[in-house]
Amino acid sequence: MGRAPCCDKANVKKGPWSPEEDAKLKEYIEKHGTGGNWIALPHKIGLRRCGKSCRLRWLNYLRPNIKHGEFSDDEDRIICSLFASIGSRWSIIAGQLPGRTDNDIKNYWNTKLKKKLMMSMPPPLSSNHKSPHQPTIYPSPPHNSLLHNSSIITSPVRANCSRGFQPILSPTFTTLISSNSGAHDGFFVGPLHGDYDQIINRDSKSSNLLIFGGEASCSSSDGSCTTNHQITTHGRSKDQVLDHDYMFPSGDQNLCFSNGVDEDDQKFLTTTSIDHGYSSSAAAAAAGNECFGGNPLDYSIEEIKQLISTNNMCSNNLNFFMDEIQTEEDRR
DNA sequence: AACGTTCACAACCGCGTGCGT
DNA sequence: TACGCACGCGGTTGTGAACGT
Repeated sequence: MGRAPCCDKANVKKGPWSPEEDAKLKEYIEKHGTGGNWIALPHKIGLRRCGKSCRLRWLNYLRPNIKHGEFSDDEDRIICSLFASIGSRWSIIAGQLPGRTDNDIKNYWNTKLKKKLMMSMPPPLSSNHKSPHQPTIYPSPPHNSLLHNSSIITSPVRANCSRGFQPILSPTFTTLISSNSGAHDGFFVGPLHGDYDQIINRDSKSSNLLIFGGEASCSSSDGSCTTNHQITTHGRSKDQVLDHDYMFPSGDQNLCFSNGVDEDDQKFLTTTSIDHGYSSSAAAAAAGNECFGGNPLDYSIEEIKQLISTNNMCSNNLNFFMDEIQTEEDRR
């Protein structure tokens, strides 16, 4: 048994509203309000419209102070950030944007903002079809990117160096960041909580580390996860990781490079990065496959959400990382 | 100029929820 | 407590304009 219709479908007009209908509805509501009953309202006015249709027309178009036209950059940012936090709760997002309706925002997201966001993601600086010793570099979002956040872009590696710690860098990585300032700004070494001392006290072989980002890959709901998984490798203890340099920063778009990846490593990297919460595109990039070369609209909602939220996570990670460094300095 | 395709926006539809009886 | 009704929301569809061939 189906749901009872809210109105007599046969006797209601559908499709675009005429100026006359708009005027009738607007005039009535401005004089009398909705009366708390949308279903009865069209009958009172003499409109052959469904009550729901009247409500929608009023809320999305006729209501005073409705803002039409281009969305500002600030509005873009608010939408992106809220979408990352709460998903497609358009009415809640609309609540934060005076004059905008949920329908407006939804349409804007689906037709423009999603594309704009995805297009702002940078392509890899070098091809993934590379020789084993030619790293693939994924830079940070450009400074005009929607995702750009200056607090992310400050490199913890650089901060680390400037504070007198031994940098956790492979020769390859050092070369990369010194020869490509754009990439330098974008690299992110996740917080190394717990293993930090061990890493900075390692000898030069510490360059051969597999480093994952921090909380972005944390699946613990109470945030109490450890970060041991951040330094790991396939079947070897972290002290035995000598063969390759892998760096996994905390977000897809910051995925740095993989160097000398063989077939086993590809499998491992793909599996591991998925296990640690990276999207399939990150995993693909980790394994040296195409990452941002496809149609940006092919990204799923979840991947887009992750993409946005990961940047926030990066920011959190960075703060956490900097706090760790400060604490360490204070302790000494 | 005509036609086909794409895009943007408005409107519709169905479901979940809350409230009154 | 159960039920019915209206509202609000989010996904989907329809339509006209813009653009490309």
